[in-house]
Amino acid sequence: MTVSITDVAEATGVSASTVSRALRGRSGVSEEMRARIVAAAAELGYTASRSASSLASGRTYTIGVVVPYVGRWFFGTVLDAAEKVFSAAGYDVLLYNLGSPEARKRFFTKLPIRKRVDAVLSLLIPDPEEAAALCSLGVPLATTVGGARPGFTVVGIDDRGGAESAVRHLVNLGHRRIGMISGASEPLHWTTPLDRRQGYLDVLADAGIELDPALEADGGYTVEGGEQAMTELLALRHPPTAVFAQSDEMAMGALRALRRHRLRVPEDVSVVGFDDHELSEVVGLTTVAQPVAAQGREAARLLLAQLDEPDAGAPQPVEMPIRFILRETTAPPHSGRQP
Amino acid sequence: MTVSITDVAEATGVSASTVSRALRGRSGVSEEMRARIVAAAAELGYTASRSASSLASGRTYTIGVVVPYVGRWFFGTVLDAAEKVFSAAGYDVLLYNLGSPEARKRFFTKLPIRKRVDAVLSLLIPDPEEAAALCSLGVPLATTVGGARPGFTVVGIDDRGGAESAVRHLVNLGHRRIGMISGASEPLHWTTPLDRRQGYLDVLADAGIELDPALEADGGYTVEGGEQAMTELLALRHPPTAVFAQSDEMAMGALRALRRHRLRVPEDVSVVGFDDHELSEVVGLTTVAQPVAAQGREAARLLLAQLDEPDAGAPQPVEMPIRFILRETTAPPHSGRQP
DNA sequence: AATCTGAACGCAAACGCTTGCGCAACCAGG
DNA sequence: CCTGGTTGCGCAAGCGTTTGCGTTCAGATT
Repeated sequence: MTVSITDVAEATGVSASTVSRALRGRSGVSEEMRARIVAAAAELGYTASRSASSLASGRTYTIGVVVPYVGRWFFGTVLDAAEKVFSAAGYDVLLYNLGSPEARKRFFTKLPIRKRVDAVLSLLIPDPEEAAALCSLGVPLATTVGGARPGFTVVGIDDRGGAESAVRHLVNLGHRRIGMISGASEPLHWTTPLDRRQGYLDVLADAGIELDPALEADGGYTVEGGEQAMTELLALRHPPTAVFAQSDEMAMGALRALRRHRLRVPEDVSVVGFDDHELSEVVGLTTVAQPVAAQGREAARLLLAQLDEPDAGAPQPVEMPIRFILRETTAPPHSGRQP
Repeated sequence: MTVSITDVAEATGVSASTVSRALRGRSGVSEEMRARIVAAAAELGYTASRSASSLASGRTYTIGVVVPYVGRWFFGTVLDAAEKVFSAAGYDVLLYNLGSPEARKRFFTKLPIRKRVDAVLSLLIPDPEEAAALCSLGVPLATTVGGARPGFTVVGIDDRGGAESAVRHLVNLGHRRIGMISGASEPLHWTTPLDRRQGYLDVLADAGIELDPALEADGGYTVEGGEQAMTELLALRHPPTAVFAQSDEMAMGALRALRRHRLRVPEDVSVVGFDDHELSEVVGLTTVAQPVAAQGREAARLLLAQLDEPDAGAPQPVEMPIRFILRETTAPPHSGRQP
């Protein structure tokens, strides 16, 4: 019922080998014969079985992409961009969505990806054990988040520097009580929260502002978490006059909390985010933009390059540019009370 | 270098057949032997080659998911939910992101998915030709968007009814000039824009409001498009006092346009959206909620059910519940000018 | 004691493709 | 005319599983 390579071979009156070579553009087939074979294949609606061809050749023409949450804007956007590069190059992408600890554990113990992919792009930061499992696959590895990992091609941004510019902006406006809505590194093992936090600490220290641990609240990198965190900060005896949210999503949660408290932004409280979420412009959020789709594209390209040139070793880490974007959620402290 | 089934067979002192049966839980293997084999497999870090096993068995244990834009919230969320169901059932998911016309064309002509998947979940609406191509794969098909298609299991919502309740809400508030920010059906061939538009028309007719074609603007289902469309509407001689945006993303674009025009929402203009985007609550958008993730889960489940019971024919279409959500972007017309 | 019956396992043939090698046929150079 | 080198194609051996069928053997049945 399903048409195989021998069907088109018989239809053309040649051997299966010749059909295989003709269809994949290999040499050793006359142009005339190739044309006849291509025509016959099209006629019969023939598509080579990937299972069979990858079994025989050892190449799968498939890239594994593992992400923590496809649904979140950042990961979805990276995935979107990377997939386009892969599919344009003739690769399929196998998606692994490892949001829950169970899914994650299942993936790394059973490693269903083994022997199924030619490379993997990981948008989550594996812990050392998981990283070892990935390395054992023996295929090129890349990532777009968190810090450098041995064995991984990494494309990322200067999280620390970005956080610095966000916080410095607040300091420059005259803020002295600056809160931070952060996220734990733990469930995902990524270094982003740590780097961004360091940027915050650096600027405060540099500005001679004493650190108040109470001004740091965990927002879990979600909107709801950001709202919760902002609410906590507002409940302090001396609430901050400005907050740096480590992600735009948390910043939006913070904006919501502020609205609920009938506080005006930026007159009463300034908010600055990080990432330049697609909707940040809509809400006028001041933030630090990172080229999200471009990172996905670049990581995909580097992976493909490694597949083309297996000998050329792993590429150097690439750092994409970031950009501070001033919008409408930041102003000098208590600007609303000034005449 | 890579460990195969014969390696674990030799390690255990049995044949490859027995290893295969043992590892997949088939009968014909004593419990003691099975335990030994499982232990040896774990010891050696053996994972069956999917290529080989699907070549031999004809099953791929892979589901194809085709989406127009992974990066967009709606599709990302559906995909996220569906992937979880698939992977929990032991299936991998092969992702095809068909945003550009070229990618789409490439996909449907070459049909790389053929012989690679056991079922397909399509989040885009194929045109008749494309639908035929998918049907020719001979595997169960499902979709979560647009209308019914022969051969597809569909899970969706009552788009028309949802639009009706959104617009009726505006009418009930006293609005008479109600704009609509819509989207073309064309590039994606989906019926959602048509259905939602019909709901709008129905309510206006029912309320005895004369239709003004100028009040309908195309927003392309994007934030920028929504902003553009709202700007167009505001440029009319008689701008609307309220607008129904066919998606929350377009509604957010509209909100942005209104802010730029220094118009207050809802005092000057009311806005109602559709979908209940994850950030709609943040901006206080009145909207019609649909269970996005639940639709993805349900579609995935129905697909798996068909794989388990191939004889049981295609399931009936399922319609998921929607819910009108009143927030803060709607009010009676000119409510700001009242004392 | 001879026969029958399962259970437990091995054999070997697929599955559909790729690829190294061999073998004609052909052409140019000596 | 004979070499040596191309070019174009077929042969057949894999690639790592699955699975129908055959074999062995212990225990139950007559």
